[in-house]
Amino acid sequence: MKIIFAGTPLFAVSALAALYRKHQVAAVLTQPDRPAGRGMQLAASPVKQYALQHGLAVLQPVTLKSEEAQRSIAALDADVMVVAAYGLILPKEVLQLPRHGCLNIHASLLPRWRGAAPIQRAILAGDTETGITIMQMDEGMDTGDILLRHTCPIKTDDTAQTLHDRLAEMGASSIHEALRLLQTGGLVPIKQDNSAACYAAKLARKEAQIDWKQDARQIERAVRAYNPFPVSQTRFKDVVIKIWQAALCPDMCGAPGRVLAVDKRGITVACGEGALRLEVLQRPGGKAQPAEQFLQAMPVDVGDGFHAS
RNA sequence: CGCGGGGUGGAGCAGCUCGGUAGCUCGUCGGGCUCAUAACCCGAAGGUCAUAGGUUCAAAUCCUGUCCCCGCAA
Repeated sequence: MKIIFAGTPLFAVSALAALYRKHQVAAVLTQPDRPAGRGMQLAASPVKQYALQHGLAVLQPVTLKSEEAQRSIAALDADVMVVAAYGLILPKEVLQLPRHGCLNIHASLLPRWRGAAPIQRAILAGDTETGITIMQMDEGMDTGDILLRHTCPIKTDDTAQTLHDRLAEMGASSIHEALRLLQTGGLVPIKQDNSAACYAAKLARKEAQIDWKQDARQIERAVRAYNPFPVSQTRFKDVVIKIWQAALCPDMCGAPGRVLAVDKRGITVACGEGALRLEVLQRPGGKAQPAEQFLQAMPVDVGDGFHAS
């Protein structure tokens, strides 16, 4: 099939790679290069980098609402457009351009977790399973008809990183399967149950601030949901400490934020309910390191306090 | 040129302001204690102080260039 691919972050790259092997990718849409990272240099999106490495045509319109952008998409005369975490609104005109419309790869079991950060929100909410949904895009935000769904368990030690990696693979195989079914007419659209919908708001940096008054179980989920971005953080002796990994210690308790125990395995901190053992931490200017090494650089004693920043 | 921190035995850090003997914690190796140990005691090995120049009688330390790592901000 002749495909247009639209995507931006790493999540979309595995899908593009899978399609590239079996189909004709007429062009790749991705967000314009933006100043990013240290030094604010213009940076190409992961999808753009992949496309360039494989000699695919790249389009980076600022918006798809312009006639100019729509003309260039129309000129490609594609059978279908595959969209994965693209980040731009697709107006009705664009949705209708490809013969089979636009299919979206979404990293949740729709209608649950429509929106920008489905992977992280699922972990944060304590969901025990999530998955990939392939849907026929319409004008709403992840409201289109469901074409295909595959579920995936969320393990108790899954971080946004590990779950992302698994879902990216699953997304790639799912879209591949969906296109095969599309060609044989085997796809049956199913309307979403809007009453079961919920939204996965984009992650804000400030939510990563640990509130020690919360239940340890909630904080532990947050640590996993915010790893590797934006990373849960707290304040200790006037410096910001990032927490990359922590384990529940349900049998311990104390004043929220108070250090209850310190040993090679970690720093145990009391929460509103239960306690959390901080196992991998990072201080400003340094790399993430296991508690044992962290403690050599920054001594922590029982009774010390961690605070919200 | 967005702002800032950093690169010191295998790991994590101190020393740099005020140049002058390479220091700490951990690990490793050897020995001891112990029923035993990730605990404790004694001893040892291991570093061109990221890199290239410069200043100096003398540079980890001061100056300049380069490479790499990290935080903030986007």
